[in-house]
Amino acid sequence: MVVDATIAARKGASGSKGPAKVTRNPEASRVKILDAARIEFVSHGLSGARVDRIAAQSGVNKNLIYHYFGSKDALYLAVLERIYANLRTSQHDQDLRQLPPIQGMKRLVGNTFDHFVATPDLIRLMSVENIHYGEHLKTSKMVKPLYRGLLDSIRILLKRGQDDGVFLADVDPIDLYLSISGLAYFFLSNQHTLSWLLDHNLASRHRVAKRREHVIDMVLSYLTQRPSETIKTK
Amino acid sequence: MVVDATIAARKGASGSKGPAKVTRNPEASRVKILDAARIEFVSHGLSGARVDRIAAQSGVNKNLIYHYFGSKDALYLAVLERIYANLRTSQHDQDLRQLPPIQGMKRLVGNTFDHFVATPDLIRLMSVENIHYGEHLKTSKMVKPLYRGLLDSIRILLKRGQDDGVFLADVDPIDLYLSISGLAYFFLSNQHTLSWLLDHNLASRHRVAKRREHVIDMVLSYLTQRPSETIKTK
Amino acid sequence: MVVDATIAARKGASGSKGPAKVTRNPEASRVKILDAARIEFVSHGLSGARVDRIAAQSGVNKNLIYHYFGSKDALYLAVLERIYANLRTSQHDQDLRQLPPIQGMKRLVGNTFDHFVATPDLIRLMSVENIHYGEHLKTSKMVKPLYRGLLDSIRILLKRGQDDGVFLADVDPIDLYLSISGLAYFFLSNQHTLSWLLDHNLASRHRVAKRREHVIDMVLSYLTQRPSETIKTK
Amino acid sequence: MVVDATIAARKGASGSKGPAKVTRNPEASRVKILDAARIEFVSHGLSGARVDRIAAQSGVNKNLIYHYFGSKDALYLAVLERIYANLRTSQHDQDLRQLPPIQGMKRLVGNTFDHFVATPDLIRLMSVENIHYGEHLKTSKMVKPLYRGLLDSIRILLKRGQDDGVFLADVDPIDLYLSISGLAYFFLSNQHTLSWLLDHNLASRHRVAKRREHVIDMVLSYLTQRPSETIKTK
DNA sequence: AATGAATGAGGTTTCATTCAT
DNA sequence: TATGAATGAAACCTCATTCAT
Repeated sequence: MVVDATIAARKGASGSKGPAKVTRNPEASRVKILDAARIEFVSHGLSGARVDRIAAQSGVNKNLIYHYFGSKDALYLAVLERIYANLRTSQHDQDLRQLPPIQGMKRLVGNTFDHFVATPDLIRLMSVENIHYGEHLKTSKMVKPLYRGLLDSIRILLKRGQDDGVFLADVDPIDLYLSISGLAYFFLSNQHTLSWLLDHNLASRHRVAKRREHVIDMVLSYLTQRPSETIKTK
Repeated sequence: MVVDATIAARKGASGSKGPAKVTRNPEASRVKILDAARIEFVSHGLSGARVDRIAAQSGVNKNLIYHYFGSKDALYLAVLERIYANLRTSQHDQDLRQLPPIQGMKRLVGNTFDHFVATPDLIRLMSVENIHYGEHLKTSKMVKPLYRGLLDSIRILLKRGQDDGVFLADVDPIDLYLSISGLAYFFLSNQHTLSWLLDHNLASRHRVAKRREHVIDMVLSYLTQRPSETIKTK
Repeated sequence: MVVDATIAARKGASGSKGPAKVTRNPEASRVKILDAARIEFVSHGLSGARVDRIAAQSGVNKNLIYHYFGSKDALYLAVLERIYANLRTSQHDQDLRQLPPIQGMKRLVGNTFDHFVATPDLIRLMSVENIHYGEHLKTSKMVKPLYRGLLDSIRILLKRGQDDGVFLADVDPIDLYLSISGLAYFFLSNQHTLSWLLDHNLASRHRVAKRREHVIDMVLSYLTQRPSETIKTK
Repeated sequence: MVVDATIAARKGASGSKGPAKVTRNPEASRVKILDAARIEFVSHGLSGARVDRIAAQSGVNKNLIYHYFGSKDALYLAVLERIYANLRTSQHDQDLRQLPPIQGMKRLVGNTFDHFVATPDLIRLMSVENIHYGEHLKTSKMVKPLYRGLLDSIRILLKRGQDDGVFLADVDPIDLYLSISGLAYFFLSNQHTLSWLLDHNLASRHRVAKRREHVIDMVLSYLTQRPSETIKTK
């Protein structure tokens, strides 16, 4: 849990002697609620999440949740926006775009994979949100712009690679994005059923590293194929 | 839906038209419950599903659901098993394995994609189940064997293609399976958020057909790449 | 379970080949129901008893219970009457009344104690019925007369002992009956709580035998006391 | 019933007369629930008790019952503990033990009888608990110690009387306790069936007083008998 | 800003009983 | 006589939310 160190300090300094609960710090309370809520929504989905547990886990009074966020659904949206925001802030688009196309694309695929691996909560919330037909996300005003950057990076690297003649000419950047994400996403989002169905522990460090190589390999082999290569047979 | 024809006939003959269509046919009642339950679980997830709605929708008494299935969770598992069973019975493994490797693999990828598209409920239930850590599926005694056939088909086609020298030598069949599924799955499971985020209607018939081509292309380009092709740079 | 042997014979002779369930013998079905019902009411009380369990345990169709007995309450009353009837048929009143008074009274107290010990179901149903204010028993037309015999035996032995000068003159037979029963009843009906509260296993064979001696001793010491003996102090 | 006087006052002062008397006093709410629950469990047993009725009778929201007590069973245990606690706090052990043995024992028997008469709920809950095999009481951590005092009083009085030569030498204090309680208990716990079976109203004030004398007489005649008195015949 | 108390609506499940044959 | 299918009412319990301070 990320708690501002200054807050703890301030509490000690103010000489409070109560049961160490009363924070009297709105921002800290907000963050504590959001952290507990994220864990709850990630663990149980939207319908399965319990406001009581969020209150207990965050250590704040239940009513404060309603005071700050208004409703369970609104709290869920706040959690969703927060985690989507992290998605994009970690992509370092500017650096990527200046790399040689193949290297840049490998880096982009790897980054995407790594971010998914590092943020399992993101994967689960994406699934949860799609179970609910994306209806909460659609009310967000801040998430959508975050996606421009990623698409632009893909387009720029693709164009430069095609201009260099190393990438396939006819590639839909949307399809490419869907593939880059999908190759990592399914492996991670469905790891619980897949590990059991396939008798392989997909969560092991070794298996994840292996998958990363495979995903990069697959995307790059697609991009760098020669047009005539795949025999068009049905 | 398997409904005894004589009953339907009798019902029609008796001219009953009220909502209280007492079936007196246990198998028909079971199926009606399962159908309504599938729709409910698919629409709202496990926690969001309501037994009351399933009873109302299937037209049976609520208690009958408990009489036949024991609990909401057990009913959910029955729905899950039923839809997973359909997944494998539609794959025509024997036919596939005898095709020329490239053609067979294209068919296999296409079949997988088509089955996902034709059965959106399967996609959603897979997501739901993974939100719940796959804990219900793991109690099933009939689902796991269904996966052997698919993996075997992949292994057989792969081997034959490698023996023929048309497929890459070093391919992990598990990774290949994960990619074939993942390339279709993410596109479908997350279409609600993605359509909105990317400003493209991913549900359109045209978009789906386009995606199908892309997925086949990507898998085949990977399998038919020449070993030296992908430049190993980081 | 008491099942008429001729029934089994008849079943075999009639050449029935079903799953050994269909009895086609009303009296046997009644008895099977009554036996299962007794166990159920004894184990769980009236409110806690489940008609489903009685049906399952007796192996008869649930509807047959209603066919024969009409309702759960009526079935309970039938069970109650049956066990009260057993109480009195085992007392051998005529023999008792002819014994020498002291010996006869010892025998009567011992018999009562023994019958309670041998029929724990009776104890429990008595408790259950009193929890329900005896309202079912009061509707019975056959139980009440059974009590005359016991009271008469007490009165006869008492009178003879008083005439002989060995028993206390002023003894209320009702109080005497209440004491004879109560000294055994409490020990048995409350053995679960008492064993735990007193850290003694009151159900052990040895403990029961010891209690039997004590009860006889207490009743007889009361009856054979000399009038002036107990110092009347408050 | 322990009700904060100020609250009763406030309620009265505010002139509220509707059924929605919001208390805003957790302790008062707890007590109201416990009182209503005791009446309900005493009247209908554990299985027959209805949480809805307890809520309605106590005037609190049904959920508050679960908030404070967790479950119907836990509420039942709370009621049980409360009534058992009263049992022992009313015994005045210290005073008893210093009386002359015969006088002290008479007092002890009388006190036990009186407490049972004054607390019919205790008798009924004891029966209910034994119908359920004492399984709830056994989870209590506070009831068991309450029984030491009573047993100790019996042992002390017994010893002093034996040393004085007025009490029988060979008396088991456990059996003595069981008799003292049993002589009163059966008469009270089974008064509904017994009154009807014996055609005597055992609940009448006069009948209860008469029984009290009898019980004391029986216990004392046993304790003060001369060893040779009871002729050992079978 | 923050809290403990309290609530109404509705959740899953249970149960005695009846229907139709 | 006997049965399997089906039901309505109500049971225990949960949950998001609001009240009063």
